[in-house]
Amino acid sequence: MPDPRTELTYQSPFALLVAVVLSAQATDVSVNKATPALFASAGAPQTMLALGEAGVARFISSIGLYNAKARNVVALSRILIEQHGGEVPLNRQALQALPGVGRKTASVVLNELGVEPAIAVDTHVFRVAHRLGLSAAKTPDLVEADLMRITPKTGLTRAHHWLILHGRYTCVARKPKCGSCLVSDLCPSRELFEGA
DNA sequence: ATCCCGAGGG
DNA sequence: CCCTCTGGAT
Repeated sequence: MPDPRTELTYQSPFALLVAVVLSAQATDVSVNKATPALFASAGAPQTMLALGEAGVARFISSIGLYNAKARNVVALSRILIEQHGGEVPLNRQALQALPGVGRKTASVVLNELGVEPAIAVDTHVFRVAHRLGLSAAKTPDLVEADLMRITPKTGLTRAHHWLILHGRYTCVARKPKCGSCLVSDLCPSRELFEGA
């Protein structure tokens, strides 16, 4: 049960896809602030397309990178209509062919909709994997490969969710809360932050 | 000044 | 590989 104050909320696959696209380099809180009004006006690809770039931009102007995101959301809506019967395609290749949708966004959507377990390496997962010594890889794709290799297949979705939440609430970027961390005993980075 | 469930273009 | 897009929170 996601907390609407801190995690993305959505009521359809289309809304999920759009919300995740909007969440790039933006907090879920800021996305959740803008999306209710947006989806009230345009909850489906057809209405989103009709709203147009300027219309979408007005709803999301409080989110970072809003011009590019408005352009992508409208373009993506058009492709859903013209190529996918107005539905969100449930495979990685088609998702990543959409403007504004890269590997990370596709992974979140596929994982969230229960299509395929995946570890989406966002800024939180990347940071936590490095601090815990689970990966030293320099790119998200390589960190993902390391995590996929060391995580039991049946635990991918749960591992992904834990990494995100741990990074967001405990192993935060600036002042990680090592004192309340469940795995600090296993963490090679703890000493870096002690006393801070 | 840094960070936030990144992606696309040069 | 780098740069840009971008506002709000801390």
